[in-house]
Formats: sequence, C-alpha cells, structure tokens
Amino acid sequence: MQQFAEVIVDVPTQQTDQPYTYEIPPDLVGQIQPGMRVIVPFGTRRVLGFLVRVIEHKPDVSFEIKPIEEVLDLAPVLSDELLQLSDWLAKWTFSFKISCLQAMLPAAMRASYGKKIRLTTTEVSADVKLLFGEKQELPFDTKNLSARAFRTLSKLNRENKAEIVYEVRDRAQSKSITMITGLLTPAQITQEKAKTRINALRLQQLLDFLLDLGSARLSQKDAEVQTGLAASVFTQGQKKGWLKKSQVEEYRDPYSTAEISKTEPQKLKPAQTKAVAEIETEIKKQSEQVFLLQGVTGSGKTEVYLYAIACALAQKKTALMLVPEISLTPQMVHRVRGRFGSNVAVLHSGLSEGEKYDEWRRIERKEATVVVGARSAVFAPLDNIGVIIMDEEHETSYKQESMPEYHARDVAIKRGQWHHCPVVLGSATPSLESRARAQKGVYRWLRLDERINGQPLPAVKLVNMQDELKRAPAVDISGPLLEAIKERIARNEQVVLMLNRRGYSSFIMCRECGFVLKCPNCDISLTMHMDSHSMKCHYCGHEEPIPNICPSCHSKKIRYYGTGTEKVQQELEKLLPDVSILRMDVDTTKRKGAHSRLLQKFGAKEANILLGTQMIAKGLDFPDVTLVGVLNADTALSLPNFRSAERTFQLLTQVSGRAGRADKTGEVLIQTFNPEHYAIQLAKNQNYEQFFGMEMNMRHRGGYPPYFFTIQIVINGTNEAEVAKKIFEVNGQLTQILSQQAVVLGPTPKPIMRVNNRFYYQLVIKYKNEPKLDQFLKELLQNSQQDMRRNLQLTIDRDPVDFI
DNA sequence: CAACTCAGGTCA
DNA sequence: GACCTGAGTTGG
Repeated sequence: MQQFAEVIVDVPTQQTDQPYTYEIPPDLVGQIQPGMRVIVPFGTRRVLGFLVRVIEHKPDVSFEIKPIEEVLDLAPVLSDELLQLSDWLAKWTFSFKISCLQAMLPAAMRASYGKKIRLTTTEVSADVKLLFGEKQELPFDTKNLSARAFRTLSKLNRENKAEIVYEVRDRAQSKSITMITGLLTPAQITQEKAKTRINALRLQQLLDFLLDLGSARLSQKDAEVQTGLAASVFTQGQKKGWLKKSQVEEYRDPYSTAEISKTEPQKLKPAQTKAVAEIETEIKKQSEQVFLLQGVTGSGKTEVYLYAIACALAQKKTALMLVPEISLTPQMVHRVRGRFGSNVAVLHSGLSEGEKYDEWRRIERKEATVVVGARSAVFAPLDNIGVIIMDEEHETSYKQESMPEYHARDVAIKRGQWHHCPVVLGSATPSLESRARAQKGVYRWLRLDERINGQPLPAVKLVNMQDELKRAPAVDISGPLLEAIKERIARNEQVVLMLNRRGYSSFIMCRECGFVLKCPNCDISLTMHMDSHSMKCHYCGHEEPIPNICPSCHSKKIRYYGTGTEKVQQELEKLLPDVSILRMDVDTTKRKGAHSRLLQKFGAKEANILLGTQMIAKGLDFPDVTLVGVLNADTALSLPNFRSAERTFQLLTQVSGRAGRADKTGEVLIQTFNPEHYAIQLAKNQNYEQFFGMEMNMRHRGGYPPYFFTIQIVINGTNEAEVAKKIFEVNGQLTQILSQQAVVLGPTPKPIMRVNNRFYYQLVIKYKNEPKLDQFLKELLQNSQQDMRRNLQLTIDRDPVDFI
C-alpha cells in the first residue's frame, strides 16, 4: 500500500513553516514512523526534515510529490509527546516549527550541509584538470574557492560537464573503540608459536599476549599500551586468524563513574519532612500539582528534591531536575550522582557536542532515569516522568533569548500535564510570578524557613558609598570593606568579592574633550580588555587597539572609566600586595572546565580572595568564606527595567548566603550609592516576604507582570526610517484590535539602537485578556515575510525578561 | 535559506 | 553571445 508523509523541513523561514508531503518509498512502508529524521529533496537541494505524520491516502494536489530519499533513524528520535510539545511551543513562542524540533535534540543531531561538484566527463581543459588533480569531486563553496576557480567550475556546470551534488550529513557520530578477542585455544597458540619464525619477535610477543588474555576481551588501545606493540601487529594477527577485532560503541563519560562515592539520604528537619510528604502524595496520586518550594539559603531544598526523585524512582518512574547552568557545578552534580549513581544523566553546556549526544542517548535508551541539566534539558527524552524539579526557578537563564524564545518553566509545567506528574519550583527568592501564583493557590506553597544547621543568616552591613567615596582607599573599595578584608586574611579565612557587572563596562574616555571610543558598527562604547590589550565590542565582536591619544582632539589624556574585574584586581593588588586573588569573569572562564578549575583552586585555599561577577553568587559553598563583599550593589537598579529591583534583591540575597555556611559566622558588606532603596534595605534584612509585598505594589501601580502579560515586538533593519515606519504601522494596527484595558509602550528605539549596522525599534504590549491578540500576531508574523525583501526583520517575544 | 528565473544591463 | 546584477519567486 502506498503511504505518504508530512515532513517539516530544515528551512527556518515563515513560508516554509508548514508540513510538506512526500511519498514513502515502498520498501520503507510500515517501518517509517513520526518522529524520525529524514532527508528529502527540496527544490534542487536536499535537506533534513522531521517526519511528523504518516498519511494513508494520496493527497489531492496539483504538484508533483517527491519521495523521501533517506531515513536517518531506525527509531523515532522524538516521541509523540515531544512532537505535540513542539507544536505547542511553536505557537506559544511564535517560532518556526523546525526551530522548536531542533531545540529538543542535541546539536549533534542537526544536519551539516555540503556541496560538491563532480565531473561527468573526462574531456576537460588543462586548467580544470589542474583544479581537480586526481579527484573526480571537489568541495564546492564560495568561501574556499577563489573567484576565478568558482567561475570555471560554474561554467563547467552550465556546460553539463559537471554536476553539483548536495550532501546532507548527520553530525551525530557515536564514538566506537576496537576490541580485541583471542580466537585460539592455548594449545593452538603453542602450535602457532612453533610455526612462527623465532626472530619474528613482534608476532611471538603477540602470541604470548594472546595466551595471557585467554578468553577475555580488551580494547586494542589498552592492548597496545600493555604490550608496547604497534597497531599493525594486531592487524597482522587478525589476518592470520589469531584474533578478532570488533567495534564496540563507547559512551564518552564526562564524569568518570569510578569517582562516585555513594551518599546516604540525610535526616530531614520537620519542615523538610512535611514538604517531602506533600510532594510524595502528589507523585503517587499522579497529579499535575505545581509546588513552589520557598526556602532560605541553607534550608535544605536540595535534600527535598533528592527525596522527591527517590520517590518517583520507587514508583518505577523517571525524574527530571533543572538547575541554572551556573549552579550546575561539580558539587551539585556529585550530590545527585552520589545518591542515584549511574542512573543519572547530566546535560550542560560544558559538555562537548559528542558528550551531549551520548548523554542524550543514554536517556533515550532508558539507561538513565534521572536527568539533571540546564534549560534545554527540559526536553530530555524521558518517558514516564514521575516528578519535575526546577531549582532556582527565578533565574532568568531559564528563558532562552533566541528562537524559540521559551521559558523552561512553561515547558516543564506543560510536560508535567502530559505525564500527570507534579512540578516542584524551588527558590529562596521566587520570581514574583510564581510567588503570586502560590498566593492565589494556583501553585501549592511549601516553605522551609529554617536553616538546617540552625545558624542565623549572616549579618549584612551597608556601606554608603556617597559618604565613603571621598576618603575611600580606591575607587571601588571603601575603607570599611578594606578593613574587613584585612581582618579575614589575618585569620586565614577567605573572602568573596562580587562585582555586579550588568550594564557596566570599562570604556575609554578622553578627559580633555569627553570623546568616547565607540564601535563603528554598533551604538555602544567599546570595552577595554587588558588580557588581549584591545578594545572589544561585546555585541558584534569588533576589536581594535587601545588608543594612546584621543582620535578626536589628539590629547594624551585618554583614560579608562568604569569598573571591571581586572581593574578591581589591580586596585586590590596595590592595596594588599601579599594577598593572592582569583579572578572569575567571562574572560577567565571562557575555556572549557575553567570555571570548575578556578573554584577548585579557591576551595583548596590557593587564594584568599575570589573576585568575580554574578557567576560567583550561586551554588558555591566554601566553609572558610566568612566575608562576602558586594562592590557595587546598585548598578542594576538604575537600568530602565521593571525587574531591576527584583534582580538586585535576588542577587544580594543570594550572594549573602555564601558567607559563613559552616561553624564560622559570616558577614556581608554591601557597597551602595542607594542605601535607602527598598530592594537594598530588604536584602539587608533578608526579608523576602516584605519585598514581595512592596514589589507587587510597584508592579500593580505600573501595570507590569504578574498583573499584566507582556509581549515585546522588535523590528530591525538597515534603514532606520523604514524600521521606524514599520513599527508605527504595527502600532496603528494594534490600537485597532486591542481593548481599552491593554497598554502599548512605545514604539521606541531600543536603548542600544544599532547593532551590527542594524537599527532596532520596539514596542511592548501589556494586557490582561486579549482574545484577538494571538491571531493578530500570527498574521503579523506571516505578513512580515513581505518586509524581508526590504530587509526588515520582525520578532515577537512573549513574556520578555526585560524590555531593554 | 538557497537556488532558480527573469529582466535589464555591460562589454568586447 | 557571454556574463553579471538585482528583484522576485519557490520549494511537496
């Protein structure tokens, strides 16, 4: 029987964002299923596609239906659940279906495309022969070929002397190793030894080795090391029929399994016991209840998670645990692996493409039943999920900033509904959205108010920089902070200093004329990098040397301004010459594993001070840290962002939790220019509940989330006038369809208006209930295709993290 | 997105 | 006639 298939092709554009129909070749009928990846002809090209539906009858269409060319998977790589989820995701985030499907799989399972040109005749001119050499085929792409060669080859193609071959390759490659098995009995080996010339030393050695090996199997690599024999000797042995080589698939294990030491469940405090009991009941009831587990730092949230996971496993189910990338530290991974051993798969950005793929497959083959991972792990191919946990649920890194712009929390809850399992959102400082839902009873509210070790939270002191600045020993370090640091160092304790870097950078300014060095492509000032001795643009990557004289007035008084970790490090080194400082920021942690190496060093007390940006605020736990200093608490406060108070509060609360976790009491010093600001005052008192009340008030008055939903529309293009015209046009259409209750902010140019020579304009819709809005936005996006020709791009972001 | 088609140009 | 360029169209 003839079968057809609907395929979503790997061409992320508006007009190809629909299933295309292909014929299933007769020999594949019955085997091919939705969720498999296929290669299909698309125009003159061949592209990867996802099979989403099988249809039994030939659709009544006027165009030709082409057959599927190749099937890449033996079994579906996306389950029914994930296929449906991708549909929802595309609608919810206004993204292309293909982008959603790809987002669910490790990058290794995307296709890589290549073009080759193949000669079809031998009668070619001398220069063509030179180009091809001995080969029949050449890679054919504009990047690697000279203009001249490109021209000759194009001509060849036109004359039908060569054809262009389109290649689609699956990037996924499992790693395999060669195993050696002996084929001879000991008696046969003795015979062979006698037959082999005595001075054929290597072969004699190989036979001796095979005798030792017996019936065991060993990797060729290990065998080579043990015997000191070259690979060729083993190949000879294979030819003589002495041994068998076999390819065995090997998982790249990023954490060596040997190191896991089993850890036992801890005894729970009453509040924890209560939380665990409530979650367990819902797991057993298979309910879709969402919990908000609100617990101060050190109250043992992680232990509650581990109990919940254990419960799910006991029900013969699986568990998914999401953590922000930054707190996916070795400490954290150890803890989960220590409890559940090799059942745990870990997915995070530190893994190579291949490692991620291997972990993904372990999950898919049900070899791992517990998944711990960052944002994208929410799509882990787990079956039969018993509980989903999301730690630090307020973290903004759960929202993806590129297509599809999803929030992992929304996806987690959606998956919870499919699997009929509870979702646990945990945080010391919940997002206002979640906390408000807990208030209304949409989520069930669980609280852990006490710290496990019964220790009081560290004392938090504010340093008013307005007063201190005049007499401060350095621009960024006040007298009280310097004294406090000296005190700890004298006691051989450790200090963590955090520089809030958001919206802050060290730029160059001329003190004579006020000239600021800016990026030629983007609208922002260049940031100085001491390690590479250059000025870099953080948006487009433009790089140029640090100027000595002002390009504008030729004065020599051009200096850097602003605060960067490097500058603070230099200041500290001047003030405290004998103290060792570890710096942790984007520059020092760029390389793979650098992050955890730095932390290890600090843990081993190789340095007294750890100086870093936001990334040190989370997840680390060092017993000897008794002082935490925040150098600039309020840089984020001044940003035109309705979440800036929430962010500042969360960050300060979190970093405060880093001080004095063991037997030593900790102290926190916050340097601020706004000591009276409520976010800072309440962070000082670690009073989340009061902050929640105040901030909800502010949001209510301003008409911001969680009282209103928000959608951001951004238009960018190379011609500023056209961009502005388009956004005002959209604004006009919006006023037609929106009710009185909705508010549109803007249109305005984005604060950073020009990036890579493109202009950005935006508007934000705040609304409560707009039944026509989704349909309007969908059509807007579809019609935006016409504008592509005018080089205009339109993006829609639901629930944007901020409006800047 | 990439490739094709078509219209309108240039150049020897 | 051969080739280039840009705008517009199309993919099953």
